[in-house]
Amino acid sequence: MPLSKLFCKQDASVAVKRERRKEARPGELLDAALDLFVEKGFAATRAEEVAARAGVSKGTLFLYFQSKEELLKAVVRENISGRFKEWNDEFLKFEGNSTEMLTYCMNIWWDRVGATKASGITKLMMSEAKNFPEIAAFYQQEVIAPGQALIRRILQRGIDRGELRALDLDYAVYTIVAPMMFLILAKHSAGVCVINAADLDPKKYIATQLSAILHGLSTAADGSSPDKEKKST
Amino acid sequence: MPLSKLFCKQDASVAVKRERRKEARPGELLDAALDLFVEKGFAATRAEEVAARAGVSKGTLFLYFQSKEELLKAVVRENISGRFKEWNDEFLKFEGNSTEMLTYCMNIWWDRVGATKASGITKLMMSEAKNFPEIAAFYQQEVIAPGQALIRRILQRGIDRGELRALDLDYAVYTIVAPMMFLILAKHSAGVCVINAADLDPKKYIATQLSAILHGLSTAADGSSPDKEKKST
Amino acid sequence: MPLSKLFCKQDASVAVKRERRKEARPGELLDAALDLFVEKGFAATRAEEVAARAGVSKGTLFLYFQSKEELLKAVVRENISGRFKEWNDEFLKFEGNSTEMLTYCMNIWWDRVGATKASGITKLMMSEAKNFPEIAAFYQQEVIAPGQALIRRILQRGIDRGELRALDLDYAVYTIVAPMMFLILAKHSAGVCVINAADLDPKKYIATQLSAILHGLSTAADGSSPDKEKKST
Amino acid sequence: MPLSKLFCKQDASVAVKRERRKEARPGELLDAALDLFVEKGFAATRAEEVAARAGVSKGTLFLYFQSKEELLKAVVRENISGRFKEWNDEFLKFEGNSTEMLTYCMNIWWDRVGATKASGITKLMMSEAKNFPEIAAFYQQEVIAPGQALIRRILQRGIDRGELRALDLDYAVYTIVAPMMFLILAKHSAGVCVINAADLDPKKYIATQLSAILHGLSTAADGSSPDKEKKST
DNA sequence: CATGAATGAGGTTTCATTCAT
DNA sequence: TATGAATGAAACCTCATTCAT
Repeated sequence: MPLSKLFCKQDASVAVKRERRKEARPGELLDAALDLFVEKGFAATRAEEVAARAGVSKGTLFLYFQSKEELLKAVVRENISGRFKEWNDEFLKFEGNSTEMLTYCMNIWWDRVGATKASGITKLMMSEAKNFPEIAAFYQQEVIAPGQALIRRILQRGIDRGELRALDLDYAVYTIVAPMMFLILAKHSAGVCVINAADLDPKKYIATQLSAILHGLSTAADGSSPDKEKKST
Repeated sequence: MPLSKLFCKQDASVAVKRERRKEARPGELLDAALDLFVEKGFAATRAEEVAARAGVSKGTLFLYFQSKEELLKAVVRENISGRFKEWNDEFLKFEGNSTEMLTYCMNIWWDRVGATKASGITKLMMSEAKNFPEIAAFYQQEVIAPGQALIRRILQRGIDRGELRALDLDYAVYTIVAPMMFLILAKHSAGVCVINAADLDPKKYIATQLSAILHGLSTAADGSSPDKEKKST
Repeated sequence: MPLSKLFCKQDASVAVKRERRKEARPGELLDAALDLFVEKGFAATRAEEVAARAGVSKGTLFLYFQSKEELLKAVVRENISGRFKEWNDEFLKFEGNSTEMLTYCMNIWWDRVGATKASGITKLMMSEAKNFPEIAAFYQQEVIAPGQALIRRILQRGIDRGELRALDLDYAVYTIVAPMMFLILAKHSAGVCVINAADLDPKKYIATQLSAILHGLSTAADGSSPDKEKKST
Repeated sequence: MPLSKLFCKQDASVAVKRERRKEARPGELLDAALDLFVEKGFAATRAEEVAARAGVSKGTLFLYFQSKEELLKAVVRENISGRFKEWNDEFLKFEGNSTEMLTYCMNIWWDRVGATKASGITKLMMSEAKNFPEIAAFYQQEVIAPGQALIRRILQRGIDRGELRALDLDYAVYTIVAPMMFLILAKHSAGVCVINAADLDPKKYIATQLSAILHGLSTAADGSSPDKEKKST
């Protein structure tokens, strides 16, 4: 965890002395900050609360982070570190058909991201992007772009294998992205997406969405070409 | 020094000092508030800014709205709550099949809500719900619940007419809701949903989503029952 | 009631036109102001409340009184107008002994001042004197000084007639003043003088005080000279 | 620009910047608050003024007291509430007769309360009671009630010992309370009680009042029963 | 390194006062 | 004259940030 790079810029030359839990401090603060920023929003979270939850004093927080804004940036950077490379490799090796692949993909994504604290970052970015264009750009570059690229490759693979229809990938990616995004927001913005978020079973939600995405809700599995509808718009 | 000078553009010819327009004020303030709340967030918007954009002074705002929070409630009421009844009536009269209905429904929703300023409220609520539980409850009751009920009725109608598969409505509604929500968020949270929001053609997005939702992305329009996949979860 | 003199200074030359209830307005405002200032204090009373209670609009109040402070001054001036001359004459004619005179005096004072709204002025002055030295001086000159002079004459008369002990009038006046003042404050500052102000019967209070003042609480009506105690200080 | 410079006089030699004196702060703030509240009234005193007089900044005040109102409560507690127990004990031990006791009592009260800054609280409560019912209730319970109870016990003791007439204590207490209250008000509401407050010698005032209360102003120390007057009302 | 007392800019809200009608 | 919509100074209180210890 090379966190030190992120905040210690001016005093890189300082000799390292006592190392009790010094190294752990920034991480604890980032964890606390993520929790609180997601839970209460950035503006509504007081710096002292973050410090308290991390078990340190207010002053210590500002020892590690120049400002509350810098703390937010660090939180985002820390929690979106490129896991995409490993996933990409993993998916490259995957041998099932597209149905299996997308099913595996969405479920594994929920287990590894959606169900974890990291999913709060999405909510956080959505709320604060306007106020922090710099980290929004960073987030787009580090998360959105690789994420969409990954999904495009999966869809392209399906098309190439003749398992998926010929899709305009620029729009088809959102068929996969939108349900995932919505699930995260439902989890973190209780009430404004879903009536009772606690009652929503993520796995069943994913299954339902996959079923629709792959085979449609329609009973017309016969001759009625799916392309017909496009014209009716 | 009246701040109004800084913002009023349309009536630069008038000697704008203490115009008395009791009727028009609330509407102007609500418009200004919607713009700013969506643009900067509720907490980050100062009451004085809202007043200035409406071309009045700080004090005038509090003449019409008891508090900043009450102003937000009024914004929600003004832009969403009152419109469900007419939509409901409209959809009840619709005579086409489910494909036509959902297509009509999503497109008309985009034209009347998604493409308008009112769509910013969704984003707004998502960001501020945690901090203003009272408003969140109000929004859930006035917007989320009626909206989902409307979609459930449309899906149920399709099932009853044999046009849609037998669906678990508790989960199927999100097949419709998620893409709509995502489209709004893409519009208002530039960058954190979509790479380049400006390039996303809403109508084409809706068409793609509808095509997927209704008929699936899969080429397997044959014997492969859509129910099979559920087991693979 | 030559109230006009009090507020109309700059436009005394203006011709008098329509006289509906114009003349009565200032008086109604002063009445309302007295009530509210006494009830809630000067600072806590809003100008609009005064106007509302007088049945006019906020603007009208400022038509008659230059400012809220001027209104207060007018209230005080209006309600302490020299009733002392008539009382003085009345007391000059009184023919009873000192006990009868003081008894009559305190009771009549309660009936004519203490029990009326005018008594609120005392409370008002006490609270606001520091903030309005000008009217405090006015009040002292118009009320305190004549009041004390009156009491001094009554006591002096008693001494001259041999009914009262030889008193140092500079201090003896307060033997009469203090109980009266306390009674008014008990009435207007509920709770901070008396536990339950409503239970205090003014006439019984006055009788008790008079009994003490005139004859003492002590049973030692015998040889123990009242002057003895003075030495023990 | 630290306002403290404007008020701090005693420590001009110290480079007064950010002195840390957690222990001393509350006391300094309470002293400053008492002074200003008494001098200008509660509502008219700005929180920042209190802080400035205590030599700290606005924020520091709210570090120690949740609100301005809470500060007032603390002022009352600090200066009055806690002292009744010791006084009560002291008076229980007193062995003189009622004349001696009341004389001792009123003089000691003046020395310990009346002559000190604490006496300003009485005036303060009188002015603000209506606007802060919670504080008024607190004051009644903590100060008025115990104070009256103490005086009742003293009078009852005198009656039991045959030194005082059979009194209706519900009214007789005010024979003692009223002069004390008046003396305080004379001191703090200069001009509206007494012509020239500076000329009033408290000790002489108390002696005069005691003399009257105990033995009466009347020369009729003979057979004329003090009860006669009651009928003449 | 760590603390937490101290700071003060900044936000919401109130209300005396003005002025166009 | 009378109105009441509009104004904006000022008050309370919060909290990010600093700095003496």
